[in-house]
Amino acid sequence: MNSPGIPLRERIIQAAIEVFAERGYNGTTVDDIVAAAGSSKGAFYFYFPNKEGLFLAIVEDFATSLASAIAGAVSQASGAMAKVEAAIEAGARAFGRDRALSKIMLVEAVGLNPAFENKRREIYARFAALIQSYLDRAVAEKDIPAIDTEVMAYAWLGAINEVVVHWLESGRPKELEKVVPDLARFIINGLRG
Amino acid sequence: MNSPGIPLRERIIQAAIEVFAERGYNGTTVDDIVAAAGSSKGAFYFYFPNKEGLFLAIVEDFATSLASAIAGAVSQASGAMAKVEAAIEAGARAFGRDRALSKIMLVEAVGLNPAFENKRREIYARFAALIQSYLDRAVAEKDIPAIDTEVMAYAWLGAINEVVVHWLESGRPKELEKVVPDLARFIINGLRG
DNA sequence: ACTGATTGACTGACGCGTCGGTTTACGGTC
DNA sequence: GACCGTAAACCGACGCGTCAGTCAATCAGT
Repeated sequence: MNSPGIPLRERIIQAAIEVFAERGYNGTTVDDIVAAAGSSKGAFYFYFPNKEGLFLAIVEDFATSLASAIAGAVSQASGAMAKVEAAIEAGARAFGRDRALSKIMLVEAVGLNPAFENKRREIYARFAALIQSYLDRAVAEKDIPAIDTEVMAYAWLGAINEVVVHWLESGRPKELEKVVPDLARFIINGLRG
Repeated sequence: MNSPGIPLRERIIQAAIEVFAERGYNGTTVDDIVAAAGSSKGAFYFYFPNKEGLFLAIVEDFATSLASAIAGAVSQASGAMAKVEAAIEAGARAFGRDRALSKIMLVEAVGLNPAFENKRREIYARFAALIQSYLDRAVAEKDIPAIDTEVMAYAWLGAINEVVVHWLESGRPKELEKVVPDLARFIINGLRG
């Protein structure tokens, strides 16, 4: 049961992802995590500074890999519509691949203490800034009317966010990727004058 | 300092709203709340079953008053665009009026234990169902193309949600009501084919 | 036998909810 | 209009469970 071969540190991370997703940050104890990992309290504190450090590491990791997946997909596509669709599709694929991680990222990481909240804000800001840079260019090139691009970037982010959360909670649609065309059209059309 | 005249029960609720908004649900102790209210532990448990009961009452109250404000505004307006704008404006006004309550509703109530999560889901579902009923009618009347109205309702909800959260965190735009036209156009255009 | 990895019993702090008690408000009685 | 009984409103010290984090002991590899 102890999955030999997989290093303990990694096993603890995977176990933590499962448990955090199921019971939330405050609802999971360090004992829960080490029990799920088939390990011990001492080993936990050998590899991680504390519970908060582990959680932050998980969130930060996912954000980084999501950002690079999206950046890669966008750079490959050409044309506004294709780029938006590529971005949403890359996101849907990343969220769809790992429900537990998605839950942690979009639900469990919200509304924790101020330290966590700053981290979350910073991550959202990274994505919002990316979107906003495209919107600003589109406005400059008169592709879309002059709007508050900062606010619209967050509207866009929020739309995707909530669709993923709804999928996590209700399981609809069956495959998250199914929402990509509707969502992409919603966003593209929404920004057109 | 004890604001005589205002009944204690109400004072406790107001104090709780402030403290919950500032420190989050898990970060606030019952002692914090009664200290802020200039009251006592005993009085708290005289009026409320427990911390969870108070929090749920606050959230439920706000959701109810928000729903009726929106329903009222929508019924007064005529025409699709006007109705959407009226709904968003009523929402913006309600969220703009009380930052602390908005923070609790949209940030602090997320990702708590399963009991809270069910309540939040139920409240979101109420609003999503309202939006979806309009979308379904619009689809039936061929005003908008056949789309997944359930998913689109959540996209709409999420867009507004995130814009309000961003306003709470960054203070931009200065007046939340300023986002209404851009947001309404985003949503209306987004749904058009 | 030395070093890094791992264990789990233990501690100390913290916070919810209880409970015995005190004060306040009020209706009835003479 | 002083007196009393009583019930509701209110107080806050404390009990008790929970849980993050520690550390002395043990194990495994070299």
